[in-house]
Amino acid sequence: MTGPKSPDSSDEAQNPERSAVLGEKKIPAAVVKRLSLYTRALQNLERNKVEKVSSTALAGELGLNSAQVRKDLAYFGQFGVPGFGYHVGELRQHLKHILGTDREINVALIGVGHLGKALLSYGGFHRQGFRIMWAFDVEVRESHVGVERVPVYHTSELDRIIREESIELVILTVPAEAAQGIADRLVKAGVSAILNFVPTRLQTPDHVKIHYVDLAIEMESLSFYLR
Amino acid sequence: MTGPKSPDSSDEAQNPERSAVLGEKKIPAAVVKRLSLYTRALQNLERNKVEKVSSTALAGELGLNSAQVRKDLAYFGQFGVPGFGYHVGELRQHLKHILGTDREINVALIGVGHLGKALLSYGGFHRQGFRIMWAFDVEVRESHVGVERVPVYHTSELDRIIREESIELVILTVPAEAAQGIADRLVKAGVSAILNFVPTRLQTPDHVKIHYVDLAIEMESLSFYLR
DNA sequence: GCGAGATTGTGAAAACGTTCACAAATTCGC
DNA sequence: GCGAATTTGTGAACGTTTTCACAATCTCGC
Ligand SMILES: NC(=O)c1ccc[n+]([C@@H]2O[C@H](COP(=O)([O-])OP(=O)(O)OC[C@H]3O[C@@H](n4cnc5c(N)ncnc54)[C@H](O)[C@@H]3O)[C@@H](O)[C@H]2O)c1
Ligand SMILES: NC(=O)c1ccc[n+]([C@@H]2O[C@H](COP(=O)([O-])OP(=O)(O)OC[C@H]3O[C@@H](n4cnc5c(N)ncnc54)[C@H](O)[C@@H]3O)[C@@H](O)[C@H]2O)c1
Repeated sequence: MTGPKSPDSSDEAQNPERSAVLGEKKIPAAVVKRLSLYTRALQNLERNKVEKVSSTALAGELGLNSAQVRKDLAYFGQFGVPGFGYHVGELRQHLKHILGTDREINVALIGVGHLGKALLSYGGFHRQGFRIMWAFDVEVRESHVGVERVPVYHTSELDRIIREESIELVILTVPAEAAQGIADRLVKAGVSAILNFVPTRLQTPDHVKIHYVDLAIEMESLSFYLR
Repeated sequence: MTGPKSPDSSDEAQNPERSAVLGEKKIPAAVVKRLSLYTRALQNLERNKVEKVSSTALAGELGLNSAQVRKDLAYFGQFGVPGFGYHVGELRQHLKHILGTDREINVALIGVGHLGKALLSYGGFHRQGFRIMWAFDVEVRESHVGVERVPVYHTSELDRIIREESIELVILTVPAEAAQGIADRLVKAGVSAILNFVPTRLQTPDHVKIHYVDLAIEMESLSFYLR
């Protein structure tokens, strides 16, 4: 299969979670996830009228190391004040800007089944700036119409609406057989991020970012730890 | 807060995902997750009547490096045949045994709301050996009774039933405010693994394994990659 | 049965991520 | 205002995970 000079050259070795580029620096995926954790912790602090926080306190809240908090933030700038810590509100604004959640993001959900409906009914995403305003299914049933005020469209309209409404992010909750086909259409229509609940590894161009929520794997790996 | 000799000694630095011990070797959490991926890929191969697979083929399927596949498996024994590869069915059985999914595992779900109902209605877990046969809620409503044949009990019965039915794993889909309180009760009743959908870091003893499914964070970090 | 070809299992190297440790900067009580 | 106390930002050390590379092993067609 491969020449003797280059054993295993067919391995593409592209690990699911890789790092992003911002300006010149590479940002590890783990850092981005923690940024999001920090944002939430800061939100809680703000709600409790706490105005300053140290890296040690923030780390403690989340079970992390304080140096890690400082290093993570240092990827993006200098937000702290030596001898004081971080201004809660200010840091939170910075992080929201870095994450891009200081603007509204148009989101569509595809596959209005059990899981899809649960996600549509969840208000939490809206509060974070995600406008999940379009839902699609192959079958527009009675029980679908206007799930929690989100209109359900037939998938034949998918491509048009994605383009017209500049939908950037899609939540995918269709049956496994349909996933790759839908993904191909999404990519063509210009979607560049997918939150995929379907246990299928999707083939997409590099510029499309996919996060997998794989509940079966979470369950199985928990099983491993049951002694 | 800390003595000058030991700066940052209050940092507990316990990273959410740490490794498990099996026998003498430490198994990284990432390895366990991949084991689960391998199992699924093998299942697909078996369905397609494929009887042998090489580490390169398996890796290719999942976008991984072939050496990683071999190293992962090598934690647990020697399952391959040089010059041939792995016997699909045999390897799958080995992995199921390692993961502990070759037996039935009793699972309860707590919080029969939007998300909880979606999970209860999902047949996929059952097929993997997870018996999600008990559901709990503070309110046993009409719409609950017998969601997909799973009886819904009042949370007052939680502790008793967990003990009586030897429930080891719990799926948690309650509101954030209730999460820690429920977690404490679960731990007392003997639960040792929790799949937590609630965006709250749970405080539990070390022997309790928690996996977090944090959809808000998945969405936020996807947002980061939108250019 | 034999030998070319395939593929494993695994040390060693490379890449990556986390933690330590401390100089520099700032705060804040007096 | 001053100085002790605090806390940041960051190089360097450390630890972990991934990838490379290849000897050892087995297959399978002839
Ligand atoms: N429900 C869960 O708890 C759960 C758990 C883990 C994984 N999943 C995964 O999530 C996905 C959805 O699960 P579910 O339980 O909601 O299934 P479901 O069958 O209830 O819903 C799937 C929906 O997708 C629609 N659909 C089918 N083909 C389509 C297409 N080509 N385009 C658009 N819509 C299409 C169906 O009409 C249906 O409404 C599945 O891939 C499943 O494996 C679900
Ligand atoms: N639905 C989603 O798509 C979604 C997305 C991300 C996160 N979550 C998280 O999942 C959790 C559940 O979300 P949901 O949308 O299903 O909420 P929900 O309000 O629909 O359901 C919560 C259920 O928990 C029950 N409950 C309340 N207190 C309880 C207690 N002490 N013990 C047992 N049951 C109790 C309620 O009666 C209700 O049935 C929340 O923490 C939410 O943040 C949900």
